[in-house]
Amino acid sequence: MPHDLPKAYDPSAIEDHWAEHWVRENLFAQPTPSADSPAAGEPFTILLPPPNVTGRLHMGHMLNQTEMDILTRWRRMSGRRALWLPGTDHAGIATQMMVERQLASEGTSRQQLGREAFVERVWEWRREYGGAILQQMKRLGASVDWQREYFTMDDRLSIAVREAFVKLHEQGLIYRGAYIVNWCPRCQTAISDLEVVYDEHKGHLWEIRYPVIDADGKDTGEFLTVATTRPETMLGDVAVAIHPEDERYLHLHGKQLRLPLVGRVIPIILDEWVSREFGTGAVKVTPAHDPNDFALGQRHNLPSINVMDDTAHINSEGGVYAGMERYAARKKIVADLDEQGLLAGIKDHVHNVGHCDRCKTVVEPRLSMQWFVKIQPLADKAIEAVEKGYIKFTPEQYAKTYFEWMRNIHDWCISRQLWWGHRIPAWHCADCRKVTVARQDPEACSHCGSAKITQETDVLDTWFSSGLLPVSVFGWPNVTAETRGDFDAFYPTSLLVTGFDILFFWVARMIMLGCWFAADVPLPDGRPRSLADSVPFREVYIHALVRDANREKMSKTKGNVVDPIEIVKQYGTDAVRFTLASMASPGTDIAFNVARTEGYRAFANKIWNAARFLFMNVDRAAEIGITVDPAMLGGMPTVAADAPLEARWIVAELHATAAKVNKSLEDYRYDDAANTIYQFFWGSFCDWYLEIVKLRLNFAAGQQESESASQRAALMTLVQVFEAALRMLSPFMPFLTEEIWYALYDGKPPAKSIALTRYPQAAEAAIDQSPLDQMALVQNLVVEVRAARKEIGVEEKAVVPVQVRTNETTQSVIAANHIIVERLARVSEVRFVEQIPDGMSKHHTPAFDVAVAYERTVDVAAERERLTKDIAKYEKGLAAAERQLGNEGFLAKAPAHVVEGLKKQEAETRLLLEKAQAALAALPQS
RNA sequence: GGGCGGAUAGCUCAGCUGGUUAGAGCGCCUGCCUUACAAGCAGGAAGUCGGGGGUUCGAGUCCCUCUCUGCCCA
Repeated sequence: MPHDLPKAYDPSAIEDHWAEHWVRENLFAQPTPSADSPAAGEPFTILLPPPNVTGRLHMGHMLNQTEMDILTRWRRMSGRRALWLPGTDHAGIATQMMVERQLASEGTSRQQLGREAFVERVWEWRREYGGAILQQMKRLGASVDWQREYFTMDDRLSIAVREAFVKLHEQGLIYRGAYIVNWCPRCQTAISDLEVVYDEHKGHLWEIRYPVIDADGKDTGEFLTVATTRPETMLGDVAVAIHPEDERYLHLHGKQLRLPLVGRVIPIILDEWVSREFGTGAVKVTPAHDPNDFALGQRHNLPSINVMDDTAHINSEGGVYAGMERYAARKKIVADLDEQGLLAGIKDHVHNVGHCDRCKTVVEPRLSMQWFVKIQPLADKAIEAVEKGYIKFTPEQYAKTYFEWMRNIHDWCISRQLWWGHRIPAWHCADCRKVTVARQDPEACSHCGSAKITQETDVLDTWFSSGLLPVSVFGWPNVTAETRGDFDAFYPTSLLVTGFDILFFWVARMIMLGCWFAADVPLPDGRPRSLADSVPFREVYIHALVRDANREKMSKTKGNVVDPIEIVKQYGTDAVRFTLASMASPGTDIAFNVARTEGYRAFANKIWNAARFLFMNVDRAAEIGITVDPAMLGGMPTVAADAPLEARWIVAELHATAAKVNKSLEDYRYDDAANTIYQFFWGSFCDWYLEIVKLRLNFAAGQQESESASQRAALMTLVQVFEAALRMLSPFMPFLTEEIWYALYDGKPPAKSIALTRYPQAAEAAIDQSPLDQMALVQNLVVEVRAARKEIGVEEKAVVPVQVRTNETTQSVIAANHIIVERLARVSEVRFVEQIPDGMSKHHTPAFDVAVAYERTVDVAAERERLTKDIAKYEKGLAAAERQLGNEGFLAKAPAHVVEGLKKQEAETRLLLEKAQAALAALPQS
């Protein structure tokens, strides 16, 4: 028997082995249903929000994956056809940057390599390093279908991207236009609003005097002073705006200004957008370099003058400043203005500056030609899907955030000036200048037939492809009678689990694109697909952020990043998973504290040792021919009506626990589920049941038949309950439970993994109240005796008699279970008495009074203190109860069970109070 | 500036549609190496539920207000 487990649990000794085993055996593969193997069971489909292919696993990932894994394992064990799809996205900017850095270290560049060779180089990089984060997932035991791993640049998924683009174009929802975009001068590409991160920055507010001129173009000698945080952009100013009702400037309405340093004549325009309080109340307008100014320019039909190139150097529009880097230009311009007496002031000013999410370069708003998706029609559907409840958010409040964003959505800039990504399937004609968008690479312009066409060099935003994943991973757009098995079986997916920080990145885009494109795929029976069935997922679970132990956000700059892999090495995967699960209360951030993980490692060790105890007994039993039939395991244990109390109790507890855990998981209450299991395993099973069952397991040769029968029954219940509890814990602690489960079956288990067995389901009838009540009574007695022993200083090892005063019913329960009390409280005899003599230290409970008989003088002072405290507590409780019971409104309006409950409590408290008072009075004076 | 949260034991957090005297883990104090486990066992101390007001027979829970604090968006 391989039952000789080491004394302490060492996760590192077993985890690698099982992680590899699960992958190698393809345990979690979910095949495409076919005529031969039709779909069985209701599907549970979940898509991994794709991490960047360049990524490394962080705590956020681990939380996200732990939650998904718990749910997926639980659903799978509950009979659902579970499919969890893993994959990565190609992360346009991040990956390109990574490879460019590599090239730079080799003394070359992508420009030297050329586009084709560069892209090939990125693929090489991806083949070599791109699997890192998925390798980490494998190590952590994520129960995904590795055969279905996706990558957004795969041919299959690229076809979907192309189809989506062409279709949107055909529907008139894609356009190209000159718009102000967030431009990263380092990455040399436009980035989306969401890729810009704002940092508070100490800057200045420069006040510049713009000369007012008259109708003849002559200086009037007056100045209009504008305030700006970015003086260098003045080279591109086309107007100055003031509030139409600003009394300071009423006389300037209709006047013109001469732009300093440049000499251009620009108008003063009136716009209510201008804040009179900010700066001087006059704002320079540079449509090509500021989003607000761009909007102003549109409203007032102003030209846009771009004064910078794509590397943020001043271009030829900037006259003498041409060629200067933006900050160098700023310095020079400020100096020049000062010299000319046009600098009215410099004030310190704190403002938010946008940085590129990837490289942290300060973003330059820039006017450029980009591709956009006209998003409103897609957003409308996406809003409806959530409004009508076709997609449910947990926690619900996130639906509000979603609506807020969706209802104020801007057209989506989908072009990126990168080489790594899905190249936009549009061709520009050199002859007619028109654009051809096509599913197949065209030979000629579709408008004029010219062969002089060249493909657009921009690629699509990465999220254009990741947003399509829910449809594309199941084969869309290739959904024909022959190929639609996956789509029919798994779409819509059941759930998306993700962090709120990417609510807009993935959740919103998947909903928009999913609703839009899936609508065209008829249902399996040929009926058109409604919006309800077009959604990419039925539910969204948003989890919180993992912070450090001090609730600080983890960040590389702060240096407080906790590497999950490091923690896993120290404490084991199971302990880290359990930590995350037990703190994953919906809507609350997790302050990750290793002290907690240490506690759950102890929990794992506890279970490990419970297993050792079990095996020790199984082995001893086997020596005298008592064995446990493995066929009796795997279900929910039941117990004979005449079985000992602890057996009936632990079985009822197990059923109650299973009911609670299932309910909690149903509600995404990972914390409740984890804590319930913890409490069962440690608080009930180990602390009480194991200690009691030791009384029943006394395997010695030459026993009576009846004796060995009861021992066999006790052993059976012990093993059955433990085995079921292991299955219950398995989604939370897959490694530990797998190891012990295999050992339990002597290495010959009925399935390839505990993860493929059935999850414990409660039988209503098995949650029998009577053993629960009786056991609670016995437990109370044990606890009171233990406390009383401590108070009067009985040595730990001493075995002493106790006196109990109680009613007949309680007495019979205690009498029937006296050996439990004797064993657990080190009692030699439970003696029932009419009255406990004065002079003994008595403990009172509503059900019984108890005193420990011990030749030790009672510590009168300590006893008086204890009783005084008790009395105060009872008096307070009694007063509260009486106040309520004396209230007619309460008696008249409160529900009967509340009133009854309070009356009973009042009576009990009164009794306890009287007893305590009597005991206090009986104490010797002094 | 707009929006959304949070404030409960020393720490981190539960507390469902208001209902009996507010819970857990960790930490802390005391005593135990009791033959599964010292990563353990047993016992114990510890909270006027951020302040104020209101609704109600009854408020940690609902409403108003103030203070502090976090996040998202502009």
